[in-house]
Amino acid sequence: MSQHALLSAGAKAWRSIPCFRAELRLDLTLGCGQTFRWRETGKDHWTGVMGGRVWTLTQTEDTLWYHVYSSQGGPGLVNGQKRKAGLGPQCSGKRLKGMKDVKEEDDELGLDTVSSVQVEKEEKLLRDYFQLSVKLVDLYKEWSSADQHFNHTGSIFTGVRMLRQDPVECLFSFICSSNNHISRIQGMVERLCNTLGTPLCTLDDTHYHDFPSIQALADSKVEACLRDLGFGYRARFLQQSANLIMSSHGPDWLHSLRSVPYLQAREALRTLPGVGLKVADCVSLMSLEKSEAVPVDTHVWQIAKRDYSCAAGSGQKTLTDKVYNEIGDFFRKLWGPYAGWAHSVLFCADLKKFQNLKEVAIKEEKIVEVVADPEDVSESSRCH
DNA sequence: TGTCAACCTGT
DNA sequence: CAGGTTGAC
Repeated sequence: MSQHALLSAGAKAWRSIPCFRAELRLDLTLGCGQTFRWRETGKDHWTGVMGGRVWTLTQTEDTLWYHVYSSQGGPGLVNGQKRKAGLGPQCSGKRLKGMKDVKEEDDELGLDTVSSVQVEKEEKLLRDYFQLSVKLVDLYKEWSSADQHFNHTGSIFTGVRMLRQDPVECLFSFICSSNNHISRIQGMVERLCNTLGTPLCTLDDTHYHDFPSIQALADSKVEACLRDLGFGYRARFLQQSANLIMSSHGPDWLHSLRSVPYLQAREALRTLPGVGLKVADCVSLMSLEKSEAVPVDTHVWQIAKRDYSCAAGSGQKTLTDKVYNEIGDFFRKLWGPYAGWAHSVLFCADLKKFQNLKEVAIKEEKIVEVVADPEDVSESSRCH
């Protein structure tokens, strides 16, 4: 039985990319709700599916480490000639069977020889996924000089960067997000992949599958199938959106929206059932390279009012399209063309699961307070 | 334009 | 109620 890779164990082949922690924090970036596919499989080790492969990632102060698992079909069987995931019996909510012919990997001792072109391909895949060419530290500096509140929060929540995700995975994951919370979305996306996605490999009894194709999602049986899996009313949105894309645009349509201006792409997405402004902005920002897109949910609305005294819609009960756009414009004016990136830092900082980071920061501040001049506290906490 | 209920399911 | 969307006043 193959196991999840651990850097300290040294049993598997690891490769690395120079990358400072300030440029990328895996725990925050993979756990802030922009992707639902990564799990912590060891201390600070994250395993997930990306680019049709299964990866485990971890990091040290100045290095990003990664291990890519060989899939059953070998590296040749990525995008394109995937096995069709059946819609048949396994759609009744039961565990996908037929996994017993899974071949054991034999890369335990690094026996798998990987060509240098393959290595370069995988490294490029990872660099593109994390958009490492975008200098996050420089962006933090710009946002901090324009915004005092960001200066404070950003000094604690460093390394939160936008992923460049696959548009298909991003769209259908966020259609699931409506009226829902992160942990349940994670479970739903996992069931979606296990049921309709191509199997990739098995690690410690966990089956990893690729995200389903639009074709698979467009099948008319999918709605009933997903309702059985607990998707509720979102089941119909998923199938209908997939069907609409296939019947009136084609499988490459989503991807093609990368070369279209932000607002145009957002409007195109909004024609899909289950896709409103918020979901369209998530997909635009997280998979279509629209760094200025600012997804406004009830949470971000609170942040705008509470931390920025943003007047937009302050006297209203519901988040109308008008107010939605005003809040987005407010943040774009404040933060500039990468406003969506900045927004995710504050969003991350507001998540319940990361509140402990603030407590640590407060304790460290108090230590500074005792050591340094007690009268100069307010300044010392700001200039960091 | 703005407001409201309904939509599924789990905590 | 939960990181929303839709359809109807």
